[in-house]
Amino acid sequence: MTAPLRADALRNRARLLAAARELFASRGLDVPMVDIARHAGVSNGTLYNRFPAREDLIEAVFADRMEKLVALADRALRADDPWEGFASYLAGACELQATDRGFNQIAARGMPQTPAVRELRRRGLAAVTEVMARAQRAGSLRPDVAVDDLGFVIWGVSRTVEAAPGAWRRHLALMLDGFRTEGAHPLPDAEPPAHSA
Amino acid sequence: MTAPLRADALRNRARLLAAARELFASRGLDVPMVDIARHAGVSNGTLYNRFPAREDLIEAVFADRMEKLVALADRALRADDPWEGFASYLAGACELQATDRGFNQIAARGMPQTPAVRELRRRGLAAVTEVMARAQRAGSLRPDVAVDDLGFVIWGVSRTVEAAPGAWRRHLALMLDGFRTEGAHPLPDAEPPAHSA
DNA sequence: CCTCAACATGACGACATCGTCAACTTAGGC
DNA sequence: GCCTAAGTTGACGATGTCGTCATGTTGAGG
Repeated sequence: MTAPLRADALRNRARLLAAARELFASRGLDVPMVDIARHAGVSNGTLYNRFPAREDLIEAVFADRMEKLVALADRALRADDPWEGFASYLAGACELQATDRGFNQIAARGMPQTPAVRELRRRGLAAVTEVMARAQRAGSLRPDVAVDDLGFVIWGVSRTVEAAPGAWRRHLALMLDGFRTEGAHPLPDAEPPAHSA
Repeated sequence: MTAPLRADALRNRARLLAAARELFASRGLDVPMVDIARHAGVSNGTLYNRFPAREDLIEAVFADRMEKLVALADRALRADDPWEGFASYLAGACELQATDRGFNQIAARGMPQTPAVRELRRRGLAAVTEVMARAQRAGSLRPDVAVDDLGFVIWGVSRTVEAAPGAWRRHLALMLDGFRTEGAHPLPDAEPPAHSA
């Protein structure tokens, strides 16, 4: 269906992706489209040719970050200590947030919902679910939390990273202590929410 | 120095404040100035007469919310159980955030820095510091946290409230368990940040 | 080398918000 | 009631972003 791109078009596409990756990271997802185009050395028209909507750019740029997250979860699954695995996954995710302003916004707003993204998300969720189950079986992760509760870590750190970039490790450490079986107090029966990234 | 306002001007000022309070709460701090003016039944010019900058409006609207926070801290200080006092203060603060979108943004971005606000902040900080010290003396609040660490709760819940309005109580409960002495693990030596609201 | 479909360009109109200002209206002292 | 300073109005220019489109350029098959 989709005709293959011409050589120059392909080159420009790559340049645009690189530019977007850079600018999203440094200035956030709301950077003007024209700035991305100019940073890539092309006109805004070309940008709109390749990526009709901002969301298309976002998806293209951050798909590999999501892969990284899935990989992180897989690695966490194979960690010696189940709790260390769990903690290292979260630390890795937060590190990504702290490094890339755009990704941090994604963590808060969620990814654009395309089939490809949905599939990645499914895989990641499955892996993380198992990471948590393992830590729970080991008795270190409190039994009354689930994947959706990780949203609190992700969201929380997302804001912390904006307000005090250096402090997220401390924030995470405090939250992790809240996730431990040791010293856990019953949670309100309120619904944990579905989060999207 | 400042000449007293004329009767109609005073009336319009009140209307503007009421309108701003409403719209900030429902639509956030970035609601267009014109919308506030029209919601108050006056022209944008009048709005700019009374409040030359958006920050002036924000300060006027949210000063009493800060008073409420200080009062909350004072009450927490007199709670029977020190930990309950601490927890109820945070719950109250989060409740305010969950109720008022504008206030929630304030919690994230900080208040405009005027002398009056600074003084309120000083009083609130003093009270909360004592609330925490009391809970620490009682042995329920872990000794290696300080007022600045509350930023993590405020910031975190601020994001949660945006992403999943109903879930903040659970988020808070998890964080509170992280603040308990029971089951506390050493924190990274990283700096806790100065937060502003 | 020629041709044409694919591609790139950048000026443009649409839109939203801001803050200002000259012209008009009105409160309140006399 | 009159006068004037205080207050109000809303149209306006400035700014920033968006997405489009007529026009010009170029890659690549024949």
